[in-house]
Parts: sequence; C-alpha cells; structure tokens
Amino acid sequence: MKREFEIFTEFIKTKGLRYTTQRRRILTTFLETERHVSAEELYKLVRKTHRQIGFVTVYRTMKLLSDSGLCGEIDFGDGILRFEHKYAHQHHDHLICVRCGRFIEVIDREIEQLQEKMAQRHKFKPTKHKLEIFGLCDKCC
Amino acid sequence: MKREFEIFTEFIKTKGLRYTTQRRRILTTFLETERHVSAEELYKLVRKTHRQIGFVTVYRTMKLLSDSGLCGEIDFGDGILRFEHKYAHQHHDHLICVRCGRFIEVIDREIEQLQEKMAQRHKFKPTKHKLEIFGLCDKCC
DNA sequence: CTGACTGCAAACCCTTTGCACTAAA
DNA sequence: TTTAGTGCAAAGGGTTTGCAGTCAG
Repeated sequence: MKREFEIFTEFIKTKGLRYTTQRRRILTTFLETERHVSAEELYKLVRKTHRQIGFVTVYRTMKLLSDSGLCGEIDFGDGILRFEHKYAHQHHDHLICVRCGRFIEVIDREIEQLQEKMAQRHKFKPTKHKLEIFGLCDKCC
Repeated sequence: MKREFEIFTEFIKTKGLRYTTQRRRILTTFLETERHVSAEELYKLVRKTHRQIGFVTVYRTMKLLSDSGLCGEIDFGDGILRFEHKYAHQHHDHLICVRCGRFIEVIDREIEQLQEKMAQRHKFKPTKHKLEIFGLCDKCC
C-alpha cells in the first residue's frame, strides 16, 4: 500500500475523524492523476467509477488532504483552485503556457537562495513563496 | 496636471470612449491612494466625496485603467483583486506579511535574470511573471 | 449507539452582465 | 442628437455552509 494512505489514515486517526469509502476513493483517484487537478476535474474522474460521490465531498476531502500535507493548493489567478501532489515532492515553481495551459515544474536552487537573501535584506521571515512565469511553451511558440 | 491624466484622456480618445465625471474622480482617488487597493476599498474612498458613484462603475473603471496601462491587477490568492499604480513604476515582486497584511515591493535584477535563463532552458518564452514571498515582516516577527 | 460524514440545495462572495436612464461629444 | 456610460439589480461561477439522513468506529 502506498505510503500516502498510511499518512492519511494516521492523520484521520489523530484528528478523530473517519476513514470513509468516499475519502479512500477520492484519495486513490487523486494519487492516480497527473500533478494538477481542479476539484471539478477530480470530481468527474471520481464519478466515472463512483457516481454517488458528490462534488462537495470531493472539495471537502481535498481540503483535508491539504491539511494532512498530501496535497498542495495552487492558484494561478484564473479563479480555479487546483491541487497538486505534495508528498515526497520538493518545492518547485511553475512555467505556465498561456496558450495551451500546460504547466512545467521547475526548480532552481540559485533563485531560491537569492529570494532568501532578499527577504533577509528586508528583515522579512519567509514561510513560503510562489513563483509563476507565464508565457509560451516550446510547442506553442 | 499629472501625466497620468494625459495618458488616460489620450486612451479614452483613441478608443472613442468618454471622459466622464465618474472616471475622472475614480482615477483621481486611485492616484491619491497607496499602492494596493481593492475595488471595494477604492469604492469607499470615492464615496466619501461622491456618494452617487456606484461600485460597478469603480470596478469597470479599474478595468479600463488596467487596459490603459495605468494600473496593474494583483491577485494574492485571497479571492480579492487589488490594483496597484503602474505608470512609471518598474516591475517588482512582493513580500507579503501573513500577519499584518503589509506588502513590501522588491526588485532583484539577479533573480529576474536567473528566471530568464531558467525559462530558456525549458524553451519557454516568458511574457510576465509573478513572485510572491509570504512570511512575517520585521514588525510582526 | 453516536457523532462525524455525506449529498443536496442553498448561501456566499467577488465579479460580471442586462437594461433603462443619463449625459458626453 | 447619438451612443457610450451609469447605477441598480440580478446573474455568474467557484467555494462554503446548513441540515437531515447515513454510516464508521
């Protein structure tokens, strides 16, 4: 069994919550997806096999997964909240193609370090950051 | 008269639009504010002197100011669109205090250059980017 | 059993639109 | 006069909440 399920059941137990069929199913589906899904997309995927699961339950479960650290919320400013896998994934930034909507995940230690320094210069204690670069990907140029 | 008004009237003329009392008032109020205001905040400021101006007009005017390049829209992911002065202001990033909500504007040429390089490595043509660092400012540490 | 969870519908909240009236040009 | 703009109210669209019935522990 994937480590993610252990983390989730542990989280559930600690909080005195319940490990329901719906939550198990939604987590399974989420783990099967690519990195970025909206609640709506995930809901449609879940419904393929479990028609009785409601949208609201998907939404609430994703919030729960966020709390448990298994998923991260991303907001590209288009009004739609997306979720990405977070367990055993290091922090990364995004290149977002404005034409095809494709996301590329990137990591640059040097940039991260410069950000730290910049924050220090302003006596600012950073807890998290978000770097998004919008433009055209190689296929859309 | 401030250069911003010339830009706006020029923009208005070119587009075949009209320079109304409301638009003049909203632009004036916007220019008098600090850097970041939501439509709601701006609406309240405008109403102090012009009670008959509606919220929707403020909203529509801000969109117009965005089009004219006088203001930029910022979205910190809290569901509220804010507007910042853009004329004669270079691009900058934000340090956002999660406790007091204060914004610090920062510029770092080195980071910008590294971002360019990173985009190039992925054959990505960047058009704009957004870097936001969340944390605690010096007063809130 | 019992209290957390579900699913529905309805509420929320910011943003956007429709429309009759108003006012720039 | 003509046509864009205004202000109200109402609609949109994603997210959140209330609640009666359901089910995991």
